[in-house]
Amino acid sequence: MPEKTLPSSLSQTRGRRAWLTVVRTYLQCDALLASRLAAAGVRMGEHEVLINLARTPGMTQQELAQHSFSAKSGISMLVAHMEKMGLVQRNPDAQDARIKRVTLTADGEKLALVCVDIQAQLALQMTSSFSDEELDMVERLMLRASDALGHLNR
Amino acid sequence: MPEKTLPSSLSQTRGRRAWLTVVRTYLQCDALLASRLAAAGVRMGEHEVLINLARTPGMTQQELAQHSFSAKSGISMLVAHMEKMGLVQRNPDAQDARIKRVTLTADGEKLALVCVDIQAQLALQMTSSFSDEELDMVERLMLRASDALGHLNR
DNA sequence: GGCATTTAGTTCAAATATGAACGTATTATA
DNA sequence: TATAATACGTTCATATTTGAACTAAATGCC
Repeated sequence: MPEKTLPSSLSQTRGRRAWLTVVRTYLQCDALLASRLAAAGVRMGEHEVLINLARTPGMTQQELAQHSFSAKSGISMLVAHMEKMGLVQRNPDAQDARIKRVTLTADGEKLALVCVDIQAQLALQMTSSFSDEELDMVERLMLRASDALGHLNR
Repeated sequence: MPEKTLPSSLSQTRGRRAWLTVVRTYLQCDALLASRLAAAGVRMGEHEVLINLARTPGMTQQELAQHSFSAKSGISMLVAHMEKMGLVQRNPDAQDARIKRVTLTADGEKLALVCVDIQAQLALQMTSSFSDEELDMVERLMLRASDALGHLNR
């Protein structure tokens, strides 16, 4: 009996259309963020580290890598560089000698505030026409999508 | 008279929170897409070109660069490579000799269908719990955000 | 305790991506 | 029609990012 194959070539489904809109908006926003950060002398990778450490001081490099979806080798080099620049400090963990806990220096804190502001202002401009209910809706829907992804094998 | 400064350090605004959820979901999805494409022997850049040409045959390299938010130099090299692989063809435009119009070969079409399927299936899995109304909502909200970004100076 | 397995971080070579300079073609303007 | 300005594509040097191999430390298990 012949397998009933999906009409795969007609895949402009609602879900795909919706998601492609998300992708385009994300890329557009990302480009703008990069350009504003560059104007402040900060690169995207540094921004990510600064933002993360501002929220959660003492993160390990592993955690930083996971949160910024980048390779741990990159984080290793990036954080080393940021330490040379005097933005962060790496201290060995008391319990586990493998771990290096990363924290912001005073200069790092200052720059992190700049990053947070740039990010927050961009988000604000982008969503200025959104009601609180719409913002919550976006958050809830994206969390559901994220959960669905998390439950996938591969 | 002292300027009334915004409470910028308390920037965990609703808009920022919502947008960060979008970002995380996007990155998560992107990583999964990359891994599935890799399993099919396709890299992200190639995927982007294939998808675009499947939808709009005869795009110029400039257009491809804009649609995939990457540098035109990269597209130039990538498309040249894909031409060597027999996936695309570059023909000079009849009206404008500067332009090269890119189209898929038969092999390219086949591979593009695979890419479309992978993308569509991922979008489907991610949004399986969404109602049609919710999908439309996502699309409309993201379009509004995108518009807002488009109207920004820099 | 001893040994295999896992984890954090580093290093380095290779893959990717970018920007600036260039050649060529087109369009605008004087 | 000249000539300046703009646009498309290529090249190349230079970031940036990644994955694999490695060291050192911790954990699991016998």
